[in-house]
Amino acid sequence: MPVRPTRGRPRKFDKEEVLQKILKEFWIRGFAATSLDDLSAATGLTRPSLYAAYGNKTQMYLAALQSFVGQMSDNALPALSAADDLQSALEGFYQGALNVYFGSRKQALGCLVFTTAIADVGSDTQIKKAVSGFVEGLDGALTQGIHSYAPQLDAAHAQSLARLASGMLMNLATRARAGEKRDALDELAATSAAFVAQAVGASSGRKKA
Amino acid sequence: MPVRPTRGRPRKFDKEEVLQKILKEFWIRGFAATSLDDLSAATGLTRPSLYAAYGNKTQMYLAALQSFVGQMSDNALPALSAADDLQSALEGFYQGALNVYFGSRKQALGCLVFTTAIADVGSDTQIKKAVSGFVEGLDGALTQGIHSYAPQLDAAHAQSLARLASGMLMNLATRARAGEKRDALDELAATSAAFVAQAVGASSGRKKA
DNA sequence: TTATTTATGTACCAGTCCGCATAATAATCA
DNA sequence: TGATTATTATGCGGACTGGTACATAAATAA
Repeated sequence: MPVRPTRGRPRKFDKEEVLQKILKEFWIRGFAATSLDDLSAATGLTRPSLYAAYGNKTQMYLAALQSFVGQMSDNALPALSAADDLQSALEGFYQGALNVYFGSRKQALGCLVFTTAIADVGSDTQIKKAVSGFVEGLDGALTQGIHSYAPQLDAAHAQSLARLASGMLMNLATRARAGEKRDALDELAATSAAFVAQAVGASSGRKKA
Repeated sequence: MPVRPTRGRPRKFDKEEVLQKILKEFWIRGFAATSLDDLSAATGLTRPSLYAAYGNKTQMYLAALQSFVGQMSDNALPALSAADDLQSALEGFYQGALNVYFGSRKQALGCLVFTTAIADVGSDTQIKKAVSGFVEGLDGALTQGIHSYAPQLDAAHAQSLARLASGMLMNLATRARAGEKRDALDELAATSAAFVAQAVGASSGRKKA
């Protein structure tokens, strides 16, 4: 951010790069089970360096969460407005999410929010807010996406269908973390997209009675 | 279990009753964030007593998981075979699950497996096995349930639809833990059941081509 | 150079973690 | 009664927890 070099001793590591390593650690074990020593070992930095750069453990986790949410948005959302029909839009959306869940791994880590942070909503109100905010953002994006392909739907129907479409994502996230293989989830993503698109079609046809 | 009174000093607490308190603690905070002191405080027992009765922390968690799975079965499964049609069967199924998720609370704890244990699959292989086993059992029960109401479906279709129906449960579980209110989830359960039933109908009609 | 600012590494803190050794207690069995 | 068996409470140990104080190092500004 600062164009001019700052005063003082320059940081020896790239803050964003290290945040990705922090994110991965939290992603594997979750917030509570990940210690600062784990983070220190994974990043090669000492605890004081981590604290100076990111704040305490909770703040590190929230920063990792925010980065993850950004990656989800970057990978999944574009497909929602780049397809010819709702079904392929949703399939692209789910595929984008699965790409994040799996990365380059054979065994997925799943969704950091739905399969990790969700466990800590009983312990930390900030995490709880982040999780519910993510759900709302997801529902909102899907409502908008569905509405753009089926403008004849009224708001309530679009919202209701979006909540189903979001559920299909939670389905993928949970199964990915539980160990299902990518090809099985690809198939599930396809049937999910078809299912939602079919439901939208049925809802459109039935409505206006 | 022992009909005849055992030798030695009798246990001062009811093992099953205390297990429910242990379960609740794990349910609130998850495995990693729950300490033995938390369990000790919640049960009124000392750590050695807990160890003697249930084994170590992981074993306590696995016992709690098993109890939870039993409660889910008891509350949700009967509806699958006690309705006139698939849609109401599924709605009863989802309602039974929501009853467990909420208990007598206004704020649900969600599903212990899908919103708590899932975070620890990266740390403990036994927990991972329990989670994937739960998913398989759920899929199996729903496959069977769907097949009983739509016997014309072939096995692959029934399985595929069951995976969608399971996903709707994960949807409910996640949202419940994220803080959504019961009435919103009741509505979601109803629309979920309706759309799965609709998908089954569409799949039945389309098939045999 | 000298002063200032920031990052790093060592070392440590007080508290908590899980687990257990020990001894006292309370029941049955002989 | 005495021996046996099991549960209880006390208390500790050793490792680990998140977090920080302090001295050192490395940069810029004057």
